[in-house]
Amino acid sequence: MLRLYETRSREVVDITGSAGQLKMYCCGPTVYRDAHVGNLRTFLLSDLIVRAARLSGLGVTLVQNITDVGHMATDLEDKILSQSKVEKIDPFEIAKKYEERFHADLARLNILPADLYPRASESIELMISAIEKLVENGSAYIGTDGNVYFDAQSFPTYGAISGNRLDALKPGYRFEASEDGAKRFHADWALWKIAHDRTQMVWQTPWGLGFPGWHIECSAMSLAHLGQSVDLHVGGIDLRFPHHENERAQSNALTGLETVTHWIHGEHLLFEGRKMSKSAGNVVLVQDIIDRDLDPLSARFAFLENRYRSQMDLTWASLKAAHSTLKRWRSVVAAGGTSSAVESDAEMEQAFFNDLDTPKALQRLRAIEKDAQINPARKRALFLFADQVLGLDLTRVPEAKVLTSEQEVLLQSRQEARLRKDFAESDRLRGLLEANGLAIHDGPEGQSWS
RNA sequence: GGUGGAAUGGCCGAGAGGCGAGGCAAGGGACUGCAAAUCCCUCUACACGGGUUCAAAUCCCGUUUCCACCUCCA
Repeated sequence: MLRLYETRSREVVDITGSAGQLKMYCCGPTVYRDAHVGNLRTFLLSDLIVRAARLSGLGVTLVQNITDVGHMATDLEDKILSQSKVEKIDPFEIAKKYEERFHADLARLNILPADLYPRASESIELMISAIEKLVENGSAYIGTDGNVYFDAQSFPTYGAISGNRLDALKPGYRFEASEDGAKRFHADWALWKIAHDRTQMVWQTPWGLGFPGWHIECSAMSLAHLGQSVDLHVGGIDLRFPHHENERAQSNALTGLETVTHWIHGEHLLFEGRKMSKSAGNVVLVQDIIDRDLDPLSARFAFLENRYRSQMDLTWASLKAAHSTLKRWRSVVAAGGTSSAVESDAEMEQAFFNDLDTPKALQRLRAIEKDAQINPARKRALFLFADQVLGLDLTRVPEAKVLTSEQEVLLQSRQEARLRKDFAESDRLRGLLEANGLAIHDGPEGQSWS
């Protein structure tokens, strides 16, 4: 049985689902720019949970939202609208563009698609009716500025996920000036904001023309698509507060139930010692990895070498190491034939189920790789078993490179030089070929390249 | 100030009371005309101070340092 660390109870708990089914929600991207590999680490977490849960025999339904409206950078400045100004194209085009690129990046990291990707902009009615219900039942109110706010103090267990207490939250910290005084309490948050001068991405509601707050979208979409009971809610550690705390308050106030059974959070990725962020200037995109001639799955491999709930420091050195191990393992798998037979391994299975102990599973694979007692076909079957969860595409056979005519000429001349034992010329040509992107190997049967 | 974590060799990183994970880098060797690749070998650590124990990197107390969150964040 799969076991995971649960944030609210701070314990490793059994993941049982109900009636053999697991309902999962993973907070998705705000589509105003490319996802960097740090963002993708979180989506990899949900992918690992899905894969491990399926291995444990559960059926999984995964819903991941696309935030294409309502995510404020500062008050009244929507991230997508500001990017739309930068790129000088329609905000919905911005959202569409980056949503497509998000899906492409997921595919490059072998992250299985969710069952449903609801868009915030297409869920406005769900949010409006959720907000109406919250106002009706006294969980929300209309502030003096016309915005609708959630009343944090009306929700008794606020803070259960993050450990923050309402009375300990620093009042006034990064307080938005325009909201000053409009809210009853500093920790209240906006469910719906009045448009004022804003003309794009606004909707008509009972409270006037406006747009939704960020937190309400996940409550509205998860309740609509997964129902009143969600087994697992996954996201990055930074969403623990305030996003998930607020979401829990909203959802529970709507359903009268503990809507989400387990909250699961992935830790942050650091790059060369610092949190990956635009302001630190250390953002790495999947494309950057590809541009350095590394397999994008090297990033996946590097992530798997660390437990999901420890901060990890990614470096180019670790990506290069991952890349070469990946190549070596693919040749181990290829050497084992072409069978798709899978042999399960208790030790690896235990590692996966024990709170996604992927480092241990990789260690076990390294031991299998070295074990002379295991024949190549069995090695292949064991690696294929692991790959169901690891998703490293270990059966991939390297594509044969197509030689340019220039490369063919160089190879031919080198072969002739070698027959003449003209090693100076042979070495010169090797240098040219390497500059040309071909690695040359000389063996007993002559030269080969890759 | 509140909250959640972390500290292991040149570097990255598992391990959670008892035979020194593994990887990368480096050095040596085999192979090679020379390389590359591959294979073999070598190097060996648990932040600090106390305590518990036959036995502590691992448990307890304290200290120091670092990271993250506290209303933009994966």
